Formats: sequence, C-alpha cells, structure tokens
Amino acid sequence: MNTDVTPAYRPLYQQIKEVLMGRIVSGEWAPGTFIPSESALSQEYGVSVGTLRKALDSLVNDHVVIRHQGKGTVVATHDADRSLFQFFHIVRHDGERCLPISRVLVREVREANATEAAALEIKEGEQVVHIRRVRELKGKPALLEDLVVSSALFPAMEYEPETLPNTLYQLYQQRFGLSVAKAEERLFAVAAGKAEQEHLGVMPGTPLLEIHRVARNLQGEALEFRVSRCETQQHCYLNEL
Amino acid sequence: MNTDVTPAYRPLYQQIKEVLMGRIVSGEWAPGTFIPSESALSQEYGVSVGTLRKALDSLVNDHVVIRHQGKGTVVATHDADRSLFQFFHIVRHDGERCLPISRVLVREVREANATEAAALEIKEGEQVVHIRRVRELKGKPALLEDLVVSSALFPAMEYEPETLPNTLYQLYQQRFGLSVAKAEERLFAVAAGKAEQEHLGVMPGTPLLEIHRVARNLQGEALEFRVSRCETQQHCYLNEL
DNA sequence: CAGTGGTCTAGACCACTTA
DNA sequence: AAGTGGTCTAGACCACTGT
Repeated sequence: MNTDVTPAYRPLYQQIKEVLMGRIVSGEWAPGTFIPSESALSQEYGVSVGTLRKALDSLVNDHVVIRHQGKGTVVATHDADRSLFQFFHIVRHDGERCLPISRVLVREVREANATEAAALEIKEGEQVVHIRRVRELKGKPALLEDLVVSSALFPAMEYEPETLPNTLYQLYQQRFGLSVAKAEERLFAVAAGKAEQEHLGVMPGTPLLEIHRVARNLQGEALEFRVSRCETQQHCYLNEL
Repeated sequence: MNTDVTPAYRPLYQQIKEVLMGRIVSGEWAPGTFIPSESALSQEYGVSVGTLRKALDSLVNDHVVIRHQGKGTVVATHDADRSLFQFFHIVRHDGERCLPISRVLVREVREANATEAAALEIKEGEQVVHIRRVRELKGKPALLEDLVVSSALFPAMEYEPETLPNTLYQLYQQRFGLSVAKAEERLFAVAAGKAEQEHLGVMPGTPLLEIHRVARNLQGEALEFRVSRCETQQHCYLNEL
C-alpha cells in the first residue's frame, strides 16, 4: 500500500515556488534586493505569467517577498516594522504598539542546558551565545529576556559587533546571513523571582507572562530560543484570530 | 481636500467579494449550505470565471467559505475542528491539541459591568447572559471561564437550551443565527484566587494565564466577551507566527 | 457520465514608478 | 516613454465527486 503523504500531482506553480525559494535560501537573491520581473521569470521557466504570479502570490503570503507595483519584487528583510507586526505582540493596555528599547545585561558563551538544546535541536553541552536584556517600553522596564543561539551558527557573536542593535533579527540576517521567517511562541504564567524584582521593579511572587519563542528560518531549522518575562500591569500580549 | 481613505479604484473582484459577503451575512446563504457554482455566479454577475474565483479565493482566505473540489463551495460553519484550530490555542506541554469538556457552574442574567459593556460595545447596566464554566482537558480541570453575551442578541439563553453544548459558537450560529468570524485575545498573568483554588485545585496566589477574548461577527460587531484563567503547569498557550 | 473546483495559458489593458 | 506589478478576460484541460 502506498503511504506517501505527497500527492501524486504537483501543481506547476508549486514547483516554481520551490525553485524560487531555493534561489532565495541559497543567497542568490539576497534579502532587500529585487528579483527578476514576472515576465522575465516566466520566460526563464517557460511557464505563463499567470502561473508564475501564482507562485509569487504564495511567497508574498508567506512573507518571503514583497511586491511593489511599478517597481518590482524584493526579498523580504527584517526592518523594524516587520519585527513589530510579525513578531512582537506586546502592546500597552490602550492597544498602542511600539518597539522596546533594549539594555544588554549579559553576553557570554556557555554550554546549552537540556531545555535550550532541545529547543535549538542541538546536543546538550554544545556552545551557545547567551544574551540577557531588559526591554523598556516608553521608558518603563517591561520585559526581561534571555535568549540563546548556537555558537556554530553565530560565530563570535558574544563580542562582535560591539553593541547589539535593538532588533536582533536584522543583525542575524545582515551579519550571519540567517533570516528568521517564522516562529512558535508558548505562553505561561510564572512568579517573579529576584532577577525580575531587580530589573522590572516588581515584588517577588508577582505573576508574570513568560513567553518561549523558537525562531526558525524558511526551512524550519531552529535559529534562536528566547524566553521573555513580561509584567502585565501596563502591557499585555495581543493575538488576533 | 479629499480625505477619503477608500481608493478611487475598486477592483471588480473586491466588489464581487462584498456582494457575496452580503448574501452570506443577510442569511440568504446559510452556514453549511452550498452556494452556486463558480460558473453560475460568474454568469449572474457578468464577470469572467477568473475574476469570480479571485473573489472566492479571498473569502476562503478569510475563513468565510470552504471549497471542496468536485463538490462545491459551502459557507463555513463552526464545527469542532474550526473551534479547535482557529479559536482554541491551549495545548498540553507535549503539544497535543484537544477540545476541553465543559461543566457549567453559573448561568444567569445580570447587568453588564463597565468592563463587559466596553468589550461588548453596549451600555453599562444592560442585560447580559453570564456563564461560568470549568473546562477539563484529559480529565484534569484546566480552565475557569467566565463569558457574557448581550441578552438582546441572545434572548432566553439563560435557560434555553437546557444543556449547553461544548462548543458554544456552534450554538450561537445554529440557534441565534450569529456567526463568530474572528476574535482578539489579550493575555495577562494573574494570581489565583478562591474560585480558582476551588475549581482548578491550585493554591491561592499561583500564577495563572488570563485570556480576554472578544469574539466578533463578519462585520466586526462584538458578540461575546470571555475571560479564561488557565493553569500552566500542564498546559500552555501556543501561537504560531 | 455530468458537474464541480483546480490548473494553466495567452493576451489585453490599467495603475504605478522611474527616468 | 518604458518597465513593473495588478486586473480582467476567454478558453482549454485536469482532478475529484457524485450518480
């Protein structure tokens, strides 16, 4: 009996989509650059413009490329807007979104513990870069954030560049050529400890929102594991369904 | 000066989409029923099949209709699957999704407080139906849930039907003709009180995840305001970005 | 088999950007 | 004016569902 999951039929536009993805993933078309025009690509692959458009539509839907009428199609980058709308879901109670300012507390290389190794799909004890930051919204400390990335993928990130930018995903893309395309977040409620008391100014035991995020590239490989603890008197996590 | 937000140009397929939406919202095409075929509709409106398909594609994207190759296009209903995947984000730590069993604790008519009135976009003091339930996952109490709906929109719901189904959105649609199409959820961390101690079996002060959900119909009108408190030792809230 | 949605084509024309 | 993406058309053929 045939237990294949892949259908016998593979629509042409899906095949085209995968080829285009490949040219982006391989770095041939770098983030921020224009890809060839629809008509050029349709000729290159010997398909109709309509079919090629359908492949591109799908890539637009996946946030892989962005189209600009009259100009062309660019490979998506991690500008501040994207970080804000795709990945940052903390808002003030009045609903206003704004990207937080970050202050780095810890930046070191150490060995991955079991949880981190599982999240990053590496072996326990492998080297990771660990960064701890406090993130402020409108001048008020709102988040205490710990994140780890594999040292193998992000070499020397523990000391270079000297100052870390606010939106790390831009750095990952520009310096290490690794683009975060998607992520899963798991939310828990936890009690504040000493670290949160010190950096967020809350009493120990105060309930905090804890967010575990695994950020992945287009192929689904884990790039970063991040744990954020958020004070929810002033802010909350917003999700639209 | 013209300060209109609506663009001067209105693509045909968007106009068609709105007309189709209207026929669904008005009840002419009820949830669960098949709408006319693509070719029939394209003839009726005097547009090409391609244009009509584009309108339908958009409705599929908005979860308003569902297409079945070889059969036809049906107006979306609230089956258990939809409740599970679009609206229910609580999962076990191992990642398994399952719909919880509900036990009703309170079912009454009372006046809306300020928070509820604001969420439902009604006046404070207007009559609402209030329901409190405990929801169990795999036999373990996981959620304590309070929800309110306007008595005006949901007449007699405080005593009819005698037993409330597990997935309320199906009831809203079938009995009251009101379809939940989208929602916003805001998440907070709070400390457990006596009610949570009694019904969830947690110590007072235990951090809990609190979820505020406003459920809306296709036109964006608020239908239900729901507050759930969730124990996060066994479960968490999962969001894919 | 007829009817449905799904794919693919070829071409016309429109709106937007840049030079 | 030339080039890009966006809309719209008309028609062919494929895949899936029911009878």
